[in-house]
Amino acid sequence: MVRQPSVAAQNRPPLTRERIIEAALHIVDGQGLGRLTMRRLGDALQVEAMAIYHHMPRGKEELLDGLVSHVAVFPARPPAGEDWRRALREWATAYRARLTAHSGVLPLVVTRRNPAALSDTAASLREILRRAGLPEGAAADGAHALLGYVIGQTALELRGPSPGEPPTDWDARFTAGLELILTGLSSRARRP
Amino acid sequence: MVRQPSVAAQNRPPLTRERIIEAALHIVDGQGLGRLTMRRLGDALQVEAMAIYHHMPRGKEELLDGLVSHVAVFPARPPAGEDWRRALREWATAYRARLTAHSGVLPLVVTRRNPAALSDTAASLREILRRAGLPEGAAADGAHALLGYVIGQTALELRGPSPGEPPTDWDARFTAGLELILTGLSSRARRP
DNA sequence: ACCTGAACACCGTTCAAGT
DNA sequence: ACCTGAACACCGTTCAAGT
Repeated sequence: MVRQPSVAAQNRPPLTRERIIEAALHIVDGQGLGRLTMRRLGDALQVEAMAIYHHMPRGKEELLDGLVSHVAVFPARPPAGEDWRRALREWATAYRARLTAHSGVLPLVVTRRNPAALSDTAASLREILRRAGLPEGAAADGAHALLGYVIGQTALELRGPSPGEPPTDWDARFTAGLELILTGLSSRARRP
Repeated sequence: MVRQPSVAAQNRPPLTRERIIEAALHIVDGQGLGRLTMRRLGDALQVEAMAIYHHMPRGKEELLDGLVSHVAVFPARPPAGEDWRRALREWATAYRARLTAHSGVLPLVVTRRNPAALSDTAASLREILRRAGLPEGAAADGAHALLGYVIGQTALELRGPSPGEPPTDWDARFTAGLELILTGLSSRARRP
């Protein structure tokens, strides 16, 4: 038999950063963050684990940062008309849904020293508040308050139910807390 | 020479859950969560790593849960007089300081499915809001909004500065966001 | 009852080698 | 340029054995 070791390599799509991150997200979503290992990721991509390092020289650190960027970059769309509160509500609801859908990545979003991944999202919120009439500093503070609330509240929700307490309607609770912040923001806006 | 292998064992304090958790917290505070291993923890306690399992049958899982309880259980003190806002401000400031002092544990606080660790804290906030005149449901929602905000905002802060932006006054930003929520809560209280 | 030490089945990563 | 495979220095945990 003539050895043709490159057949398998030719019949599969080339390894790219994007394919690697997608495969990693699939593992985390399906099996949890703890089961994401370089060896398992290599298996999923039909490649030796070490091949990943060729596309991500910083190794697993770079992989986890990539997951955070992939999930957490989520800018808000500016309001079509004047209703900035509605635009913020829609963003908050959609962002929470995204974080919930990739709950295994949330620990990384909260934890990793990867500020760039959130600064685009924060900037989009700041701009909406600025146009609503808040002074520059108050708009920046408000943007981070919203971001911190959504991330923190979603993390609390995903921690699971407290055994002694009645089951919580987390949708309602999330909305109620969000309205607290929006009320506070309204009192500081030019167009409340 | 007569073998006396128990000399070292007799000259050291007995291993307890509390000593184990304190030693673990010391490692996490000093070297980071990533360097907390059972073997290193054993070294710090002058004991084989396997001895820890005798006090914590669930192993590292139980150890991490213990760290969360040790750091995150932090009930608010009720106001001496009528000023419930001040009581909440003091709690939020102190809780943020505690989380910042043990920043390596924050990922665990946010992440671990260990709801009991936060339910005492949430209950203390709920009680303050209830006495301030909020209806039962609104008090529970408000308590979780405060908790989610403090944890989320502190996590954002500890992620580090965004490279492009001017340096942030996180103290001022934290206070500003907190006041947004307090404003919202005041509009729903009997005694605003 | 409490602790030890060897062993097992994993990790992430380096490095020389292959094509 | 891209991938492989062996090797290294670690992990958490099981288990039989010691005192």
